[in-house]
Amino acid sequence: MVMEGAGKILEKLRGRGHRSTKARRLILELFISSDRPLSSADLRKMFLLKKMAVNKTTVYRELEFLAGEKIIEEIQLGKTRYFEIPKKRHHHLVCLKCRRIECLEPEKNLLKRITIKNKDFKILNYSLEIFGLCLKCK
Amino acid sequence: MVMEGAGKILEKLRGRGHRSTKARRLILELFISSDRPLSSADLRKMFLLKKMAVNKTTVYRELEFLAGEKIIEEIQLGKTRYFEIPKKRHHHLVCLKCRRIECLEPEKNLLKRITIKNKDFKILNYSLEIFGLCLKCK
DNA sequence: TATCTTAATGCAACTGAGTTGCATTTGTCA
DNA sequence: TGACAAATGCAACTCAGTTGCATTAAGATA
Repeated sequence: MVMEGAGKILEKLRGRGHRSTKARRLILELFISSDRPLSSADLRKMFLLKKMAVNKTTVYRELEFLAGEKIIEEIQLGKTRYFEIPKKRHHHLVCLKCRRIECLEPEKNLLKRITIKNKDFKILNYSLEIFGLCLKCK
Repeated sequence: MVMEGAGKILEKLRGRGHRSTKARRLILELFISSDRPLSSADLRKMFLLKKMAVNKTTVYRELEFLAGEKIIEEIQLGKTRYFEIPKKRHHHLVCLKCRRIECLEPEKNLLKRITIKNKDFKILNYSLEIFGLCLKCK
């Protein structure tokens, strides 16, 4: 899967009348270089580590903004809200001990089988999340 | 599926040193007569409608307690935490407009297929949730 | 490159779900 | 009927996320 760079995304946003700001660039870079979903708390921790001051309101607003622009998408894993760059529909393994999240190949025929069984419900989205113990924790 | 009555459940809890209280009986009855998962807000609304005063701390503690005793189990649907009486493993359809939840037949071979692909991860639990529009809302 | 417009930011104060400590009440059993 | 602990209610708290508003700064335009 070829990943779109931060530059390309910023250019696209520019075209829609949005600006390339420090916070926006930082957050985009973090999402692009991460192989797993990130929560607002993850982002804030990373900023703290890099000693970069980004206000929490800005983080929340930027997540909201990027999700609205379809640059990232929101997923709920247990009680925590995460975001990630949309890839092919896929699922997540969540380790209940160390909280590590791993992305998982999609289940190809899943949705089709469900659609057939539920003609009356228009499916817009679905999520398959698997909880357990990872190799290190089990 | 034969549903266990509130009496049977209370008896079981009695055996473990717990009491049959007004709040406990009320909450159990609500779960038993509901065909869909309930959130703490749902319970509190129902109490308000029936003009029955149950403190919010009591509701939260009772949910925690019943979940700990495996009488109900917790599920996360979008941003809201729900609880339901455990049935055969199943899934949920959530209408994004009216927020109505419907229970769904289990996907039989789902877990088995995933297990084979991920030998390194010990699966303890999983959830498949489907979001969209119900018959009325679409 | 100075100016202007408005997108983006930072701050403080707020909301709403859920939690905690503690004093009081109440179910159950001897 | 007491005694004991489980359960309750209340107030005060935590924590994620939101809002209003004044300030800053991208970046387009002159």
